[in-house]
Amino acid sequence: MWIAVTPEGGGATLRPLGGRAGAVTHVDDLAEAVRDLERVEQPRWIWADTRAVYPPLLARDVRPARCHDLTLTEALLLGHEGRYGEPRSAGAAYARLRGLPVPADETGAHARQATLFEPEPLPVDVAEVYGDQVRRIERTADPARFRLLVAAESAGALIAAEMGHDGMPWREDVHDALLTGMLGPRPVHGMRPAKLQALADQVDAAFGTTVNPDSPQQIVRAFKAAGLSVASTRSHVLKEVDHPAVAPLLAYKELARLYSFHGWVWADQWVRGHRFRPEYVAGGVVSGRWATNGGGALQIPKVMRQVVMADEGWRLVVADGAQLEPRVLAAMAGDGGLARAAGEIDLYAALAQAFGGSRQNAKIAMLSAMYGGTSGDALKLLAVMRQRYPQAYAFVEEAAKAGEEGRLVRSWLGRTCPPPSKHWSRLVAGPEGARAARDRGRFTRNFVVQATAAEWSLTQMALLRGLLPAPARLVFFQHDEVMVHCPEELVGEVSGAVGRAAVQATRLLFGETPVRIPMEAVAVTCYADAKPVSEPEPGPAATAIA
DNA sequence: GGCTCAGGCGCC
DNA sequence: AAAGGGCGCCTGAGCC
Repeated sequence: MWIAVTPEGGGATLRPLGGRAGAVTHVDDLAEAVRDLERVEQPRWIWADTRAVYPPLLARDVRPARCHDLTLTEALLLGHEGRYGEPRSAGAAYARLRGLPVPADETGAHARQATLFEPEPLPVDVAEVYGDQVRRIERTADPARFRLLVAAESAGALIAAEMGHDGMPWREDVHDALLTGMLGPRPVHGMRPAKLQALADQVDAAFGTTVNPDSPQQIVRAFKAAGLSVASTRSHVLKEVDHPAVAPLLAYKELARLYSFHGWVWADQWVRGHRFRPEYVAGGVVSGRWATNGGGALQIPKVMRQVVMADEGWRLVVADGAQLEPRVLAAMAGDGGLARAAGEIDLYAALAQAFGGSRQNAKIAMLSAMYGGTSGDALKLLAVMRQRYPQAYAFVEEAAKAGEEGRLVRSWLGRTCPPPSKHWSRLVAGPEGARAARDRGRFTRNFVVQATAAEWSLTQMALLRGLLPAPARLVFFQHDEVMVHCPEELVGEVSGAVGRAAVQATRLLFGETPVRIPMEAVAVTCYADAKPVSEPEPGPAATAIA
């Protein structure tokens, strides 16, 4: 059952589609109508834009199982059709169908504000746009996969809205104590925290003059006056410099970042009622990864994890896709040898065995193949990789070659990379052409792996959402890592659901394959205690395996 | 005062 | 330990 939804004020027009297509109905209360129908069955709700339609439903705790997001789907289709950059909104899609003037996409915070307060409905026939999209999906390279991509992307939009609404547990008191311990007490407006000021004073004393430590230009000039030439003020560059200002400067930079990015002002804006509520943007990155719009949820420093604590009597169940990208490559490339290695819990150790080398070298070879690295021993190790896993090697080489030639590449499910810019096309014909070509080759080489890893993660999370027992909630998602907040007594059930969702996601994407993508959950009270299991340190145990 | 850009660095 | 690609977002600085 599919139902096309056109919101009108607080109500909506509902139009059932498909085999049991029925009469168009009007409801005065969309949230109530969705709640009622979800009790009977789980229709796929078709609507223009989850980001606009879903929040009012969430506000009344109405959470549909499935939807089809016209805007996200339009973006995927335009990309696949080589029409990247054309306006992707449902309104634009409808205008194109009807030969009307196509409205530009509304982007940026200002445009969103405007749409929030002016619920003027765009003239969109949801059912008509949906029908068009279904036809275009059938014309893609692999419609079955593309349908899965659309379902996962739309589920992602639901989850992104829910996570923003529910928020990640965040202890304001622990956060304040952490900041106070590292920086000193919260300063009055316009002042530096005491410990930052002390470090700034030390920098001044070391240079014998006043320098703004936040200004790279001033720092370079100060070193120059001291007879030292520094290429930049990046920390790894400064570490090599022998000067008394270096130590306090490095300490300052680290603390200043904490203060300005995740300090008290940040908390005032993004944390309320023991919850951190960022705005996630599903499909915000060309590779299909999520982005955030404010709050910096995907860049929280690890030191801040101690602030993320489960409610009393609840736990955080944390899991990430272990060695996800090489496993995804093994499955995509259909390389039997690599797929067998990817059937092991520690893929790199298995690789090392096949290589007859160290685990570390095996990892370098693998990463260099996926990312186009050439530094250090990479080239030598790549030659081994090419010999042992010719199909996997050829797969990423072909992606790189396509990029260098200006062609498009696609993920496993059909997400398509952006075409080269006009600037690139000019550049590639000029004297720096070889370099521009290589750069794009690295991008497309990485795209096929990163984008497929992103769609595996999205699929896994969508399946997990469907398996979670109430009142467990997904509260955090970071590229290949998920966090569920649940009552202590549900930890076992939730952990099991995480693993089952991973197995199902692998089957859905890749069918029968020896590749395993393990996702082991750990239950903790505090996020800082969730040691990632994906990267075993090359300690005695790992060495013994290798 | 608002805009854009670069430098820098956090996460995967 | 790092490399590679992908991002967001702070500050300073230059410009209008």
